[in-house]
Amino acid sequence: MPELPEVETIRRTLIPLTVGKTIQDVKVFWPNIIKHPSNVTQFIEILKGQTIQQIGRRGKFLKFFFDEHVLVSHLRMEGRYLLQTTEVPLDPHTHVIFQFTDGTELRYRDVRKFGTMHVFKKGEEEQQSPLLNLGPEPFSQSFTPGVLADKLQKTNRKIKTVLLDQAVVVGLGNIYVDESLFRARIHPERPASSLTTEEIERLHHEIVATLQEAVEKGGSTVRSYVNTQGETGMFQLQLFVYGRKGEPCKQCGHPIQKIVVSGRGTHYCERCQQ
DNA sequence: AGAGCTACTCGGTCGC
DNA sequence: TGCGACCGAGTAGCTC
Repeated sequence: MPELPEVETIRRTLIPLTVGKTIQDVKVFWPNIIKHPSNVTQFIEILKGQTIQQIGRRGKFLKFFFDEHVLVSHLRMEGRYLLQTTEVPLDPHTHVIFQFTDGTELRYRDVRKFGTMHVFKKGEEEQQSPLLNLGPEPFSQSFTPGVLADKLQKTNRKIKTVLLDQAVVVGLGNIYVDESLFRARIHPERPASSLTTEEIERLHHEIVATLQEAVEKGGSTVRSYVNTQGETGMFQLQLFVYGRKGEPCKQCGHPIQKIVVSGRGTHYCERCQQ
């Protein structure tokens, strides 16, 4: 379930493995992954002969920059990229392959086929879905407590729901929302508009800190991710609540609760979070 | 008009 | 053993 730290780790891993390589051919085995252009043949023709210049990231989206185009890729829950030589047998869940001129290929594997790929002309990608309407990057100067406060004050939706909304701030998913809310000592079902200025400042700080720590920890297992399909470094981050239902809270010892908030499994400590 | 729902995409996993 | 419900990120499209 890659969220911002995992996607950033993948980006950093892929740069030395793929930047400078030229695509000879593209194979698409599950066309539904390709959302733009709507014609898959066109998608393939655009990318043939293109060289990867750089890899960027916007929220949970990877951006592969080519000569005149950009490929916007979202991994959703299970998407993975693997760089292999053409001789390595294909995993059955491989849906897209970018074959390079040097005999290696970048394979996109996605058990649930939820991932998406969009190709746009460079510079046009931010003006349309799926990048249009994304909120600020959490590590950028445009994400301030004041900006967060503006968005929280005008909605009565539950704070967890609001933080999952990528129009508010990008990069948070189920795990890091639960972790950030715990660290900020805020109950996930609080109406967003009920948070005090102090709570919002705390929440802002913990969102940035949690994601930052995860990015740093993710960096150490980069190699294993791409080459052996191992997990990202996510498991290395100390998780306070996510996936710890019934286990003692690391702060107070009270059992961690699990409830459902806006359809998502939600973990919190009823004693530490108000 | 805008906030906030629901449906939809998928297949592995789980419960009955 | 078989089958249906469930999970989940993001968007489109709907309702109120």
